[in-house]
Amino acid sequence: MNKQTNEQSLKDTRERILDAAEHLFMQYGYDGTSMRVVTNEAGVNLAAANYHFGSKESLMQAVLRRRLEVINQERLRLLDEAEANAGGKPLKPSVIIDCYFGTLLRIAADQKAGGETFLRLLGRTFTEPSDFIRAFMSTEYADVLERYKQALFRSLPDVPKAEIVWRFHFMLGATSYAIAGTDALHLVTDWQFDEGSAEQDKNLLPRLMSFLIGGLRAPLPQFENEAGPTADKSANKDAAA
Amino acid sequence: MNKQTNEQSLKDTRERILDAAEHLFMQYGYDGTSMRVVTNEAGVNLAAANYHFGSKESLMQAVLRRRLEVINQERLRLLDEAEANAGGKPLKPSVIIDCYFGTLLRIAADQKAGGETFLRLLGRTFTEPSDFIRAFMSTEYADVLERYKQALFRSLPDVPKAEIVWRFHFMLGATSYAIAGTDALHLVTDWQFDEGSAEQDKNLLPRLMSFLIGGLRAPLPQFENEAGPTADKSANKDAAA
DNA sequence: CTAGAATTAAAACGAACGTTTGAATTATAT
DNA sequence: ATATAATTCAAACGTTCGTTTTAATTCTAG
Repeated sequence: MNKQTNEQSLKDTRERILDAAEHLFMQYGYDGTSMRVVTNEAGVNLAAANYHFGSKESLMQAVLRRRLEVINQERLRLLDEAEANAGGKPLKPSVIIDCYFGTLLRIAADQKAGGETFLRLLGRTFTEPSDFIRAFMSTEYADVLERYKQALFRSLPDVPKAEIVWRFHFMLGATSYAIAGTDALHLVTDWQFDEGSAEQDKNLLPRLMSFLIGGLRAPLPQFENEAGPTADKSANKDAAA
Repeated sequence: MNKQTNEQSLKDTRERILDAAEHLFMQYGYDGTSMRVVTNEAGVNLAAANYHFGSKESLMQAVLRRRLEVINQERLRLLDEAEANAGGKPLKPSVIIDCYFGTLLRIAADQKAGGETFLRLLGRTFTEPSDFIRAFMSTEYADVLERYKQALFRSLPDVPKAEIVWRFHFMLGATSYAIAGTDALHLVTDWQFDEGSAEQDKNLLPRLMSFLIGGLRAPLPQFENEAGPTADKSANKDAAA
C-alpha cells in the first residue's frame, strides 16, 4: 500500500485505542479498566497499547490531553477576545462563566462521537484518586485557571478573593456532576419527564449557567466569628456589582 | 478474660477494619485499595476482613452505611420537625437546604476522628464507577431524596419540577466537590490565604449555603426553543417566591 | 527489488489481586 | 473443667493485572 494507507492505519490504531480507553475509563474508571479490555474493544493487540503509549498512565494522559488541549486553548482565546472587546474594563461575571463552562459544553456537543463520553470522563477525572492523574490535571489546567481566576477578581472587585476561589470551586463541582452523567441524576429522581436525551443536552447549558451565575452572585456568607449580629440573610450585601 | 473484654476486642477488630477501609477508600478509591493494605493498616489478619464482612464489596457497603444511616435519619428527623413547626405551610428553601446539606456538614464536624474522612469519601463515592456502589447509594438515599424533593416542590410551587430536580443535582455536585477534599481546590489556586484548615472547615458551611441558595433561587433559564425573545437575564422572574 | 525501520502478533513474565482453607487460638457456657 | 462456638492465623488457591519479550509482518526508502 502507499504512504497514505500506512499513515491512515497507524492513526487508526492509535485513535482506536484512545477512543476505546476514553469510553472505558469513563464507564469503569481508571483503576477499573484493564489494558486488555481496552485493546479488545479497540480491536488491536494488547502489546500495541504499550507500543504506542508506553504505559497505562501515559495512555490515560493522552486520552485527557487529546481533548483538553482543544478546550483550554479555546477558553483562553475566548477570554482574550472578550477582554479585548471590553477595552480595559472588567468583564461581566456571566461572560467569564460562559467562556469557561459554556466552551466546555459547546465543544463537547460539537464532537459528536466522543464529546459526551469525554465530558463524563472529565467529570469523574476531577475526583480520581490516582496521584499522577491529579498531578497531570494540575499542570494541564494551571494556565487557564489562573487566567480565569484573575478575570473573576477584576470582575468582582468588592468580593473577597477567597470567596471567589471557593465559589469557582463550587461551580466546578456543580458542572462536573452535571456532566458526569445522568446516573447521579437518576439517583435523585425517577426522572419520568417526557424529554428525551437530546433535549436534555440542549437545555443543560442554560440550566447550568443560570445556576452557576446565581451561586456566584449570591449574598456573601456571614461567618459566626465576624462582627455584627447574625443578620437576616436577605439583608446581606449582594456579591456582584 | 470476661465477656466485656471479648466483645470489646471483637468490636475493635471490626471497627479497626472499618476505620482503615474508610480512610484508604477515601484516599485511593475503591478499586485502588486492596484488602491487604486495609488489614495491614488495621493491624489485623487478612482473612479477618472476609470473616467479618464476607467480601470487599460488603466491606465498602458497611463503611458507607455506618455513617450514612446516622446522617440520613437525622435529615429525615429535622425535616419532620421543620414541617411540624411550619403547620402545613411550605418550608423556605433555605430551611430545606440547611436540613439536608447542613446536617451533613454538622454531623461530620461532630465525629472528630472519621468525620472529615468520611465526608471526603462520600464526595468521591457519588462518582464511583462501580455498579454495586451506585446501586447501594441509590437504595440508601431513595427515601431521603424523595422526601426532600417533595419538600422543594412544595417550597417552590412556581418553579417547574424539572428545574428543581436539576438544581438539586447541581447542589449535590457543588457540595460533593466542596467536601471531596481541598485537592481540587489546590488545583484552582495556590491557596496562600492565611487561614488554616480549622477555619476553613468552620467557614465552609456558610460559604456553601450561600452559594447553594443563590443557585437554587437564580432566575430561570431561557431555552432557545421557547416562546419569547432571548430577554435580558435581569428581566427573568426570580425562581424563589 | 531489497535493506531497514515501523508495526503487529502470540506468548510469557513476575507481581498483586480477592478469596478460601484448615489448623491454632480464644472466648462462652454448662 | 470441658465441650462448643467464635475468632485469629499462616498459607495457599486460581485469576487477573501491567508490562516485556521475541518473532512475524508490514511499510518506507533507495
